[in-house]
Amino acid sequence: MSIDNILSSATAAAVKDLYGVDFPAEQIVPQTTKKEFEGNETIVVFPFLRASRKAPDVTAQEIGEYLVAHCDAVEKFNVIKGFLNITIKPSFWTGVLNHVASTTDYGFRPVTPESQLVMIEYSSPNTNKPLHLGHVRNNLLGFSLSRIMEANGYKVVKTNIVNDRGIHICKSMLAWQRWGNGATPESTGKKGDHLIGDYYVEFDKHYKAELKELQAQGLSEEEAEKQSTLMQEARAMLKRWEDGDEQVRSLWRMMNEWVYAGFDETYKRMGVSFDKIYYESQTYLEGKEKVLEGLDKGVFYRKDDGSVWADLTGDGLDQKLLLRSDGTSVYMTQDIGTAKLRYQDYPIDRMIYVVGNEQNYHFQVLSLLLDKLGFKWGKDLIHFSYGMVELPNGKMKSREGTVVDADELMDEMIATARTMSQEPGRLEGLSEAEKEEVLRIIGLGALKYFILKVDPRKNMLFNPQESIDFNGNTGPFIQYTYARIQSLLRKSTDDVDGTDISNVAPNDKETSLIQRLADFSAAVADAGKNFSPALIANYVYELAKEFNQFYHDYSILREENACVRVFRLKLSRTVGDIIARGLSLLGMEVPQRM
RNA sequence: GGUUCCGUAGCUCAGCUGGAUAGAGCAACAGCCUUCUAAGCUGUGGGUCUUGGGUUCGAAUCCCAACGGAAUCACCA
Repeated sequence: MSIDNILSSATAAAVKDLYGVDFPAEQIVPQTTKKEFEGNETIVVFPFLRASRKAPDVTAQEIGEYLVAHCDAVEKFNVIKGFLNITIKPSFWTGVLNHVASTTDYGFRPVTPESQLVMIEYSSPNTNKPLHLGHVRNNLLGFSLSRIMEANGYKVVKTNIVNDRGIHICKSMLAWQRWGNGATPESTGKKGDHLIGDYYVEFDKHYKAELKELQAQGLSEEEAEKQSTLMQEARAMLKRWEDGDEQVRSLWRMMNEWVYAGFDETYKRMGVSFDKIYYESQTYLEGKEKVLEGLDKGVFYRKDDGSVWADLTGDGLDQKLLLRSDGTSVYMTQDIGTAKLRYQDYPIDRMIYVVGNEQNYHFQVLSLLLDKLGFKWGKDLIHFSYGMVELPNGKMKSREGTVVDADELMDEMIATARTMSQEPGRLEGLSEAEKEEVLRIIGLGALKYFILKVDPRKNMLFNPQESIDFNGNTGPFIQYTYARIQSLLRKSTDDVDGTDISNVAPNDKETSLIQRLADFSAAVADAGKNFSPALIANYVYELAKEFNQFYHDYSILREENACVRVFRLKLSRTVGDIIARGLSLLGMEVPQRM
């Protein structure tokens, strides 16, 4: 039982005994006392004034006296206006430390056979270009979210829907046929996704030139787009693909394989993974059936031209097209189809889509449609909507070449870590392979933390020039704190687990650290409830920061009193454990030295 | 225009379901490496929380309005 729970129920009892009023304990939320005041936990007594019918300070005084008399954990208290500052007994804190230190996976809820199953869709790339910064945010958020949900006791299935069909991939195919000269990843030494991306750009270049030429001949922009032979050929290719033309299909398969190999490499390096991958080429036809089913049930309606629509005006939205007049699917139909397949594959209780906020409307509609079609998780599907990543000069535009490529970005982060590790004494005694591993952990850590620490809903700014810092509120700072702790433990010969520390009276800094450790459990729960990796990120940073101050204030290994020394080592080790546990929720790793 | 989201230090961001004098980091300035890792620590300067109302013991936080910014409203995906 956490100290917060103990205090809130004790306070509720106090209000009941003193003033005869039932006050729900859940509504009493003690908060950590501000540094400038004495005490560990503070209870605000203003809400009890109606019950006590006394002045704030008098009420606080009475409740304080009650707590000292009736609550074992409470040592003393002081009152400032309506604020009741409570000091907890030192022995209680050593107990908490022992508890946290000895609980495997402290703060995590176990996954049981009865656990709900939550499916998380994230990443969802197109196969015509490599992953960029926007995908990085998506991937990191999605993966972290899956870790957080797991820590909250959910069974998690991570899924990825690959957009592997459509006009975009035909453009790349066409360009490759025309100007590729049979180039392969092997022959060029390029990653497959980058190679294909290059041909997508190539197509666009020639297409633009063609449009310009046509317009020079006096055609309007619209006419030019229609007349473009390149675009016509791309469309024709799409048609052949849909008709199952073997020549087109085999080219398509080959090029997709290249891209997947490239993606896999990027995912692996980024440290994200999936349990089940769906391909749009396999799901895009599935939705149609479901829509027709809905049509039979009268949930949808057909217009004279044969197109099928959903009327969502009753839900405050618009009419939404589901099948074109020629009977083909639209984006929404595909998502319905994918949902159908997924539900066949897994008993989903809850579905989370990690998709950018430009699709808020789409998911509002999807939720309603799935609900109407009888998916039990449709109504409260979660669109985990995140803001865009902006660059100092505005948005990323692939056409203007202002995209930040995911692979390049990771390279740069690791290169920066390498530069910073050149200082003498750093990474000494490690083999080359070990060094590379540490640099990867740090470089990626910097990137991941930088992105995950900001509120997912907000648009965020990424400045490639200044790049990402390694000092201050950063991933490496937290990892550094962990590495230091490991070094402490390596150098110590004390019996951390065997020595009795129950008589040690923690000082203010130690108390504060223990309090923070105990709060981890609440932080994990909050992060799960709010689907927010940022909460974990900020929590871990605060913990690391506080430990660094502690570390500088005390010479732990030189502490004369053996019990106190062991206590501090144990505290340090536990802080390290919780840091590692917290970072793992962010998909971050931790180096043993750095 | 409709809907949704956002506006906090020069910059990037915290600030949980209302609580004490609004916090970090970066940047600037001043200190600290014979003491367990200086990717660190300490200190200084920097704010009308966009604006105006309202709710109350108490508002950056909740409500309304205005201003500013973003996204979206396709037989595109």
